[in-house]
Amino acid sequence: MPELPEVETVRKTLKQLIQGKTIKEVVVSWAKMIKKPINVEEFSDALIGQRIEDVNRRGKFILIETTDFTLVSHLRMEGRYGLFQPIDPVDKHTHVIFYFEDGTELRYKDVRKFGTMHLFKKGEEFGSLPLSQLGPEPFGEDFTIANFTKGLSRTTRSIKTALLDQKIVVGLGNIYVDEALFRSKIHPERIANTLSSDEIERLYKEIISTLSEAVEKGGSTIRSYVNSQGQIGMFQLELYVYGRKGQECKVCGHTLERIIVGGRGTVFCPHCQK
DNA sequence: AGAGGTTCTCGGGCGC
DNA sequence: TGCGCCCGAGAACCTC
Repeated sequence: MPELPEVETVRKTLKQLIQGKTIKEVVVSWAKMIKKPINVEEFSDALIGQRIEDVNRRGKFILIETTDFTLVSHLRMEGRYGLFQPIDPVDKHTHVIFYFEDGTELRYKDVRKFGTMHLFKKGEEFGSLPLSQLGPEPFGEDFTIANFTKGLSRTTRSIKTALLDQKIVVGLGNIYVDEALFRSKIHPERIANTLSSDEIERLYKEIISTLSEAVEKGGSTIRSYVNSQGQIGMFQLELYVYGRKGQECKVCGHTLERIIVGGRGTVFCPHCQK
């Protein structure tokens, strides 16, 4: 499901739903998704009595800030949050429930069970995995052309693989990387350290504009994505290449092709992208 | 049937 | 030879 625009939309909606609430109890029914602490009981006990102070984001991770802790949550492919009443039937793919003192409950569900949660004492979350190795935020001050150029110059991987790595810049996944490359007219298999400064500049701008336009549209709903209030995104209507194999390029009319790059399905226009 | 929006871990290969 | 880094493959799970 989620790349930066979807995660950002979940963050905003989740914050509206849970900020200020105090946790009364936590029940985990799929222990493997709790990566820290290893002991699930310790995880649940630590959160009792904690108030939700804020909901932030770093890359594709959601950071739920409580009185004393930061819960680092990754939705991976299908993770989803929602606020429910006790009488609401519990979906069978619900793996964690946070019960609040006001009687409502935050449920995390995840059909594929790929999502993860790490609980850190406040302030310690950036010092270790999964956050410690992340590159700059695409909308942040330290994502500059100079930084971007330096990052690309150090690798001989394909540009698509380099961008998916989350070390040069965070937030791109399979949808937005294909879109940003199309909009920059760069072939996904180009070797990262062979891009011209012109191409790097185009790519830099298109990464920022593609992601920010997608945030404005509430993300892309491809198959299952909805935000924490159950609403779908609208950016799927703006996609040029992702999921459009065999269809006409919206710019030149050529047939879009699908190849595998770095193990990921990749759609591009053989005429527009060089 | 096999692919799917993600990222961590593992082991092999390379350079110093 | 040893160490460290980089890279690609595989794994984690379920649905259609």
